[in-house]
Amino acid sequence: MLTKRFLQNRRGGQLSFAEHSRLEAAIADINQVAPRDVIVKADQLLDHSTLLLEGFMCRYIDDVKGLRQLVAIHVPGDFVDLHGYPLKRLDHNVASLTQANTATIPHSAFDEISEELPNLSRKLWFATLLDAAIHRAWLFRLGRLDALGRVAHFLSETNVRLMAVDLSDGHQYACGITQYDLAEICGLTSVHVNRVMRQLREEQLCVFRSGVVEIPDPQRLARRGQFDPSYLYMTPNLFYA
Amino acid sequence: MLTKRFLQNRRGGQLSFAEHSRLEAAIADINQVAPRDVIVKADQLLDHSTLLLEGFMCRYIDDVKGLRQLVAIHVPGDFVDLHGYPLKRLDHNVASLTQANTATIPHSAFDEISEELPNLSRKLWFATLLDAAIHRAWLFRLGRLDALGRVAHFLSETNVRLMAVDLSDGHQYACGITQYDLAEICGLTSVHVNRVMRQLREEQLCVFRSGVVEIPDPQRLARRGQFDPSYLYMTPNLFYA
DNA sequence: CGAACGTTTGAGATGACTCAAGCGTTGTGG
DNA sequence: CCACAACGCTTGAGTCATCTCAAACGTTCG
Repeated sequence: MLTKRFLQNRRGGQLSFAEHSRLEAAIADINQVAPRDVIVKADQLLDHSTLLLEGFMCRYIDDVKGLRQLVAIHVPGDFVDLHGYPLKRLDHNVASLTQANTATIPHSAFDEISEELPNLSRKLWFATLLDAAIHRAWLFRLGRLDALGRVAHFLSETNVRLMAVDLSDGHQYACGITQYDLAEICGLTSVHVNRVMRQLREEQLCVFRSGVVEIPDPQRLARRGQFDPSYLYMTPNLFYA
Repeated sequence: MLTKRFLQNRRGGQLSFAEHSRLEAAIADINQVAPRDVIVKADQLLDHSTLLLEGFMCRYIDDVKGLRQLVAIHVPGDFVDLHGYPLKRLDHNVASLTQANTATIPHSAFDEISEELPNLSRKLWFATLLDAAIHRAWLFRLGRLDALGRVAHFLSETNVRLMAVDLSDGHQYACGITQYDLAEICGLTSVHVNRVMRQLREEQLCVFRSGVVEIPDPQRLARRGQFDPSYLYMTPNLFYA
């Protein structure tokens, strides 16, 4: 089932069988995306949204010099550009990090859903607000944490998000991102991220090698990054404390 | 009309007369809020949302030491906790910055609206996504700009948001926030914000005095903060370039 | 008049950046 | 099958932006 991971293990968001079916039926297209490919540009008019099935994507904003600030990363089960449905055009770009598979759903299907299944409609709204909650956690990370804390917070968040969709066992996951990506996420230089990764390794908080993250003691890493997963609205008692 | 400023001058969001009336009718209560008062706590179960009529409010996340990171500020016409409708509880706190007037709308009214006026429902969704777009701009600000750029970006953003609701003439506005607030918004210390404000003054980019912001040349300030208002989804040709 | 609050300034410490170079791995074309 | 380019990772040395700590000033309000 292609939509299986959408809102999987999210409190107040999980889809009924009928809702899953309706969403599946709305899929117009399945696509493969190459790594580092831009799939939506800012300001572009949109008539469909994209559900990420496999792989990792990101959203980013360019500065004057062409440097990127990542404002979100997306894991399988996420809609990467659902905001484009009410907004009609996005304020940022969407690109793949790794190779990815996506499902395309036309906005007209969402119009129909809002008439037929208002509860599903509300869950789509919920999904976009989950993104907003993650944005806020990222603001906290950038505004209040030092370099090591930022990386620890991000790696903890990603661990929990991947646990929710069965792509992390809680201690290890593969996300195929580079130290350069981490820098663009955490508002640091890649040189400094590298030094931070060494320190995380030395303190046995986390080992990062060719896109694979190993976390011996997730609670300890979370503490170092002041990470509290409640903003992810996971089903109760599943993750962490 | 109490809801006049809600989505005023927003592209794709402006309310019809009928929609304004329906929203007015949904108002259950009008309240006055003292300055620096916390009106919603994180995790608290919510059964209503709050429309800001007058004054300024903020949303913030506490760190372990009790220091705050502001993740949003709100101006008249904003719903300060509409995210709480689909989410049921918030991941952050909501507080007033200045004295404020608010209107309370029970969530049950939104349920009814989603049946009766699906278009208004979509505009409420739109409003929350506007918040998300602002979150992303704040991420860009914290991740990519230096101290002076961050303050310039924030003051430019606030200028445009207040222009949209007729509370700025484009060169001057009153928002009653302190340098300490600015520090919590921009991820800086208040000491450094003070030095930045002096530099902005010396470079004639901006004068900030007892909560009043004066901007002699808004375009120049915007350039310094890499501020591009397109993420605010204003009606065309109204503001800036 | 004193307390509280916001602003201002100085001096010294430090976390992160810049610039620069080198290393290891992977993939590709001759 | 080797050579080389591309990419990501690693490390060092010096610089700079911002922070910390500390003190003082102005205004408002009770």
